[in-house]
Amino acid sequence: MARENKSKYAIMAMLSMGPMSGYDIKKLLEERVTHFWNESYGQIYPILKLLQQEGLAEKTVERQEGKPDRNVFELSAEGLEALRQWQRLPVAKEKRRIEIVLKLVFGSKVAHEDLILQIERFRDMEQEMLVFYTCISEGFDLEFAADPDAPFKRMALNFGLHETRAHLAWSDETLKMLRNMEPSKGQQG
Amino acid sequence: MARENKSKYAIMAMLSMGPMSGYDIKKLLEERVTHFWNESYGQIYPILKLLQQEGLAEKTVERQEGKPDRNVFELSAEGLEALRQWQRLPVAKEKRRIEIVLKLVFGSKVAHEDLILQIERFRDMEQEMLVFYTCISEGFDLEFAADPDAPFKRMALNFGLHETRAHLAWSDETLKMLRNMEPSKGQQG
DNA sequence: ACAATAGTGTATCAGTTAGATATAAGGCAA
DNA sequence: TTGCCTTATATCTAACTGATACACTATTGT
Repeated sequence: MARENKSKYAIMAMLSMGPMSGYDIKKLLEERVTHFWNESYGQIYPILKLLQQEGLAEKTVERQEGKPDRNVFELSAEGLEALRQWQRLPVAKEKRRIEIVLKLVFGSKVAHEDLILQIERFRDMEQEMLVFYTCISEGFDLEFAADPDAPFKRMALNFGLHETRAHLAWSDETLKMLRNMEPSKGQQG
Repeated sequence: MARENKSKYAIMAMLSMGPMSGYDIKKLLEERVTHFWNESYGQIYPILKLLQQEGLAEKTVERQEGKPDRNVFELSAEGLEALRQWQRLPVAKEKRRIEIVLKLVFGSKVAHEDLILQIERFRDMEQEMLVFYTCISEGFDLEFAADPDAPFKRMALNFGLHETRAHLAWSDETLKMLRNMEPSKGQQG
């Protein structure tokens, strides 16, 4: 079976929000979407070229003074249709690499206090994420009042909120478990 | 800065549980660990060779009758020490590609009922996961009574349980939101 | 009896993805 | 005036996935 190339559809999804350059796509991803999707330049530029060749997007060169020209891409009618087709395909279970859990599963081989430190760092990062999401959430209705995508952006945000709260609850539970274990059992050997 | 090669440490982590072959590693990952870590043969076999060359693991050939020989690898003292060093390194925020959310963010461009169908499928998969985790959880104390890694396996399991419950709550919430939206607003155009 | 399917085991390939860097010009700050 | 940030396009290598090849055994179906 043909391989998927999810990057292609991710980039088309970005273009569905409006015409933009490779640079715009990267910036938008980093600023707003990083927590559930990311793409590298190594994917973005070749794929934009490909989309153009396949007639799924159209390129316009915007000249600028003092700055490099912008290659702006706009999703074509065929592009939007292809995106819609892809939208209907069933989603497979996400494959993940959760490093914090991997570092935990050989916990009997490493120093107890190192494990606790790792979980504490994880919890702190998730706490920051919660603050971040909560800030966006509070300003949401004002910022996106006129945006037809607002309800869908809200759903994406909620995904982050639910997961982050789950991670925080897990961190607290796990720290409690680690602190209740006799340290001797967790020592190197 | 040098790239990470997380696969290398993941494979060492597997070997920390006991000597095993590439085939064993793959099977163990698929049966027990898939939901938070995975490796392909394309990584496993070359890395096992590399670990041997670097003195981090030792290879023993086990002859078998009627079956292919097994190349069994055992983590060396240096290997365990390298693994411990890696364990102490801080974990970066996980990079993810959550396809279901990507398919939702251009929701205003696609048919409403397709979105609902996607979320329902997602919810059903997570429901299955919850049943799976719950089964393991219930038989846990009996199965791993003598295992010194039991508490750490329990923590990994809890991670899955927390996330899965969060996903289910989000699915229900999102379905409710989608069903409350006027279908006309979600139509193609 | 014979075919199809599944298991054990090692190994590699092509396509996909991540992360870093090259290039080049302008602005801005120490 | 050196150094860093921003805008913008582009490419390269290393890492990684998913599929497949090979070879032999074991089980199940008809």
